[in-house]
Amino acid sequence: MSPYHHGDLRRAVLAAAVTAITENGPTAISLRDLARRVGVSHAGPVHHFKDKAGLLTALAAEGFDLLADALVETRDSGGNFVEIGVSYVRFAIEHRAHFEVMFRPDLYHSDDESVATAQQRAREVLVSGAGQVPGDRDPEVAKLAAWSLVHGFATLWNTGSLSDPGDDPESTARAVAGMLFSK
Amino acid sequence: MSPYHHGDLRRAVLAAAVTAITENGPTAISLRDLARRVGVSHAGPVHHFKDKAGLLTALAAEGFDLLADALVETRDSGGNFVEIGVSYVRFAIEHRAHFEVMFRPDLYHSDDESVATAQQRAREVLVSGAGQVPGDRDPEVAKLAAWSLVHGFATLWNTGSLSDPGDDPESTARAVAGMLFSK
DNA sequence: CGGTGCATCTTGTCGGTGACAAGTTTCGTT
DNA sequence: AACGAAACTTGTCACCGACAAGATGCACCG
Repeated sequence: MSPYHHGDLRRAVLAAAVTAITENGPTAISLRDLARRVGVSHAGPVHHFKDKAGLLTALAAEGFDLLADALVETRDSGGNFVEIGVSYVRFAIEHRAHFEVMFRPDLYHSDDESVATAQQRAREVLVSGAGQVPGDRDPEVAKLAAWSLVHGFATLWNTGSLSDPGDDPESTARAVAGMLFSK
Repeated sequence: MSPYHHGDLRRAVLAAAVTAITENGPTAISLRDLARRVGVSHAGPVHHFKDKAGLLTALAAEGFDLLADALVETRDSGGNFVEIGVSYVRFAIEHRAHFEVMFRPDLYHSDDESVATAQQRAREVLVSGAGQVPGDRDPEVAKLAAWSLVHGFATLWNTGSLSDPGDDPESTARAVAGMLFSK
């Protein structure tokens, strides 16, 4: 019936991890539960990820890559500085599982090469929008402010910390981000 | 020698938890390790906190109270809107353990009464600065933007996500927060 | 001043988990 | 066809959270 070799266990486990994290948060997952979901023995995933932190390392790297892709897409389709920020928020909400892992470096091997390069790429895309900073401000500071703002909004949204969230995070994010560059 | 009754086990465990979380992050702690640190049996802490989430609930409640205190102090000593934000960042860094727990509602009983009221108080203090919002903007949006900005900066700082952090988070936070209300 | 009730803490236990070691099956290569 | 490596399984160990039951000491009431 089911082959001894799964075929693409690595991908299957990662997908199961995304589902499980979306359901219960990144700390609640267990390798053994993921193995069960995928239909493999309890030590199956270990072979591909070394340990639990290794699995989350792979997820974080994948996340930074997806984020960089999303930001590039927004930038290259003519999105201005604010829209890149909105894209950041959209990613955080749509890929909540990835996002939550990415910014919990205590959960994974943050010095791993794959995650470091992916993270660097995402950072560079974010930086690339700095040339579009309106006004006569210090672009370094403005960039950091914008990143902080969208990151904070996304985090507050995802943690359910907002008292009156509304139902459209994107437009709220757009309004909030616009605050940085108006009057 | 050591008395059967610890005296103030609850406080001792909370303090040990703060130390442990500061060292290894909030997910790495174990009730049994805290019990060991404090010098009681492995089930000692259970009596005071019911379960692990109960311990983190107490920590979160304590954290929201400390945050509200800090913000009130800044506000009442004449701090303007920006300085309240800087105070928020300062709290997040000085009380990193508390802060990290507070915004991980999946780790504790977020509907607990004690934590809910403390959280509400902190929120109200934050709102109270809204009257000072400069310019002619929508104060609701401006408030949310400010909160997002300082929260995001604090989170990025604490997670080590900034590529070139510098050595003075407070002044950086001040510069970044000022970005919202200049030109 | 003596006893009793109760909060506090201990001991013991259970299922679940991560990590590791060793074995088994399949694949790829020659 | 055979052999070595890769993929997965089985087994085990220490640790953890939760729970149950027992031991201890404090406070209060008589």
